[in-house]
Amino acid sequence: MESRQPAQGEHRQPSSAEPATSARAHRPSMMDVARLAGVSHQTVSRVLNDHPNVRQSTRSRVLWSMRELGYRPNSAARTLVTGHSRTIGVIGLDSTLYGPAATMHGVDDAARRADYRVNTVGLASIDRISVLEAVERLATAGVEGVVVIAPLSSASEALADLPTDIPTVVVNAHPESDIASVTVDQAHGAQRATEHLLSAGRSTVWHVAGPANWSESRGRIEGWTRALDAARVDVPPPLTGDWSARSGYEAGRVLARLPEVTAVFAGNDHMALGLLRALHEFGRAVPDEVAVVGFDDIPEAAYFTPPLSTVRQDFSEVGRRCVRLLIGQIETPGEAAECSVVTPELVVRRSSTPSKVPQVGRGSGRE
Amino acid sequence: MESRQPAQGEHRQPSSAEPATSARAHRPSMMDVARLAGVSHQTVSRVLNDHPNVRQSTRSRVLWSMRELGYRPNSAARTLVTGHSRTIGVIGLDSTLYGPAATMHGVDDAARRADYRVNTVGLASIDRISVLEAVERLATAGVEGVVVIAPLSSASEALADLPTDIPTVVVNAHPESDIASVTVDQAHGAQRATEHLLSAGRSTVWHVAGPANWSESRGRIEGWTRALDAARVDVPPPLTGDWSARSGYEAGRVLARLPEVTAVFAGNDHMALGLLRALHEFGRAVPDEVAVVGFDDIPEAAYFTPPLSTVRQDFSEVGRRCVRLLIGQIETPGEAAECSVVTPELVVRRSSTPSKVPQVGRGSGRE
DNA sequence: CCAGACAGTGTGAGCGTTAACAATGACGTA
DNA sequence: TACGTCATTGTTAACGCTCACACTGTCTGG
Repeated sequence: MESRQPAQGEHRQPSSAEPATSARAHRPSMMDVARLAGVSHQTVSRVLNDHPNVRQSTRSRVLWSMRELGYRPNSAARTLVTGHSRTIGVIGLDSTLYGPAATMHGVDDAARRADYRVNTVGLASIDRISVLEAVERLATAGVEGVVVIAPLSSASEALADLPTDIPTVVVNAHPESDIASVTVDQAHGAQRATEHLLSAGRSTVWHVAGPANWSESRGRIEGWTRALDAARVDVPPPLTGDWSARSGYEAGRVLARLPEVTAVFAGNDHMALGLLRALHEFGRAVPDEVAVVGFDDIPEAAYFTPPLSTVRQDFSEVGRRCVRLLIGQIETPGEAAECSVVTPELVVRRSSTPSKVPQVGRGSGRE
Repeated sequence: MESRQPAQGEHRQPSSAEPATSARAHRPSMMDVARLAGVSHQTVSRVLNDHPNVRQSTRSRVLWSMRELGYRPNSAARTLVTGHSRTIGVIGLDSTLYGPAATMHGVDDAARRADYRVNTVGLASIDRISVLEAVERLATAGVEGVVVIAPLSSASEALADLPTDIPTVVVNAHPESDIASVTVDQAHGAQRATEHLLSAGRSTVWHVAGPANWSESRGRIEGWTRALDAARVDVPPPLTGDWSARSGYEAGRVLARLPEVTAVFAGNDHMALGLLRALHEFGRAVPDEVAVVGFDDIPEAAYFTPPLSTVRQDFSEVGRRCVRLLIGQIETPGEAAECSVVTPELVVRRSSTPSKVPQVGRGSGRE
């Protein structure tokens, strides 16, 4: 309501109704609003916090004064007196991996909806010292809870001996830890992917794993092994990458030379991309000669050459659940640490289905 | 220093030196530290802020008390009294595009180094109302400045009539606006890319542009046009995508059918990926028949099929400069709005260089 | 031997807000 | 008429910190 043209150009300060008190350079406070509206500051506070028992006429007078002065509540003062900052911290790995970024967005969005602010700290490295530092930073900043989006294989213990009284939710924490967490059932996804590769009659499935200190990697290795065991086929030694296309490419250069390799389950889509590249260079046809499945379902996966079969994780959902759990902990402390599990889903595309008609974009379910 | 085992399990509260005052459930305040150290709260404050004129012995006694009590300064109180929150806000587009995410990390990192906190707000959509809302949110949260990482073609005007007194830096703002900004010289990069494609003797270069409301798109179109004009060749009508691989694929399906298309400059690497896919499906060989160059140099670009020539932007640098400019504005207000320009760099790979030996990974300069 | 400088420390006020309680007035009921 | 009740408003005291200042003492130089 109230459409005022910005005709005044430079000045949008009070400019009127200023009874020549003093040269206030400060931002208007509750007091200023109260004075202009002819009420006490407490009444202004009541209007601000939607208390009942404020007469309608008073309320609108106060609201008018607020707009007139361009009043904005001072969150520091509010935080100080209430003891609540309505801010959550997010610790993310400072990389540009798709998963963490997408999760981050889910967190951000959910927090906004719940009227919480988000304070981010990127992690330079993943050792426990960095994690502790990051938590300390956030604690000092006054956050009421922390979401950790980082591989915490080695670092989840760091959280254990944290001198921390603040609620924490960890993404893909190790199952054994007793921290609240939201986890994607990596093993399940990996098992489905592996079964899918086996079902086409391949003798066994090789694996390019993620870094050993990521719990995601471990879960995927577990599911892959489980599927191979169930099918009573050999478990080849997994190669290890670092999630990058580059590392996938290097693993691919090794695998491409081995004629017995006919199916590869890559730890994520980026490594799968590198893998495809290497196989292509060595003249190993995908999917006819070698079938490939990735993990994540990044938006580009459907446009790889060939389009990549993969396991889709709903990262936004993960982020949303983190916030839900965290706010639960914040608002009802002492509750037991919950764990929420998200189930990923196999998406089949060309890289694992030999000899069919082109079908790019099919099965992505995103458009 | 001081390695104390967490042997006490649950309690890491004061636990000692508490002269039976009262059952304090609160976090320790400066007063508590002062009492324990036998000094005034002001001395504690001085220690905290590294004031000179505190005797060494006193200082260490205070520091000891802080550790003993697990004291953490209350940033809300500090902000309230100093008027400085040491927090900057970041408005990002809520997508998972590589560029914005990478820039975000640069900002985060630089802010941390400068001892500023970072408050993020993701944008659901890019209309001016969303932007205004986001700024309002951040202002209420008490940030001292804002970095806007979002396409502000339509929204940069939104910032213009903002009732905002807080410093702002916009990434890739339109040159004509008078807001402080850090921009990548899109036109320069695009021109280099186009010239490179022309130098191989292609008759002209087609372009798959990004969304019209992104200033990045406009800059790239401009550079592309400029290069074609300089070479006195026809300027084909640009196709428009939305940065996604999918949209690049669709544009590719159109271009692949036109036999006169022998060189394409894609607005970003993701669209280039879709484009490669489409060309491949239509049997148009890259680079021999059609040469392709992208923009961004995402980490995966070197592993496309074929490896993608592209224009590298240093997103981290952009983020860092944003913070530098912003903090400059914050700490010395009234300064003129600076604009910083980052020059991108052409990275040549196989997709634009016909008939050479395989050279994946070469020219990426990142390992 | 005392003024002045200065290192080191304490005291009081106030930042902008909310919570607790007190005060006012209008209304109905006994 | 008097009294409790309720809606509406004001008053005061925190919250934890920094700033400006006042206060000690110790040392220097005249």
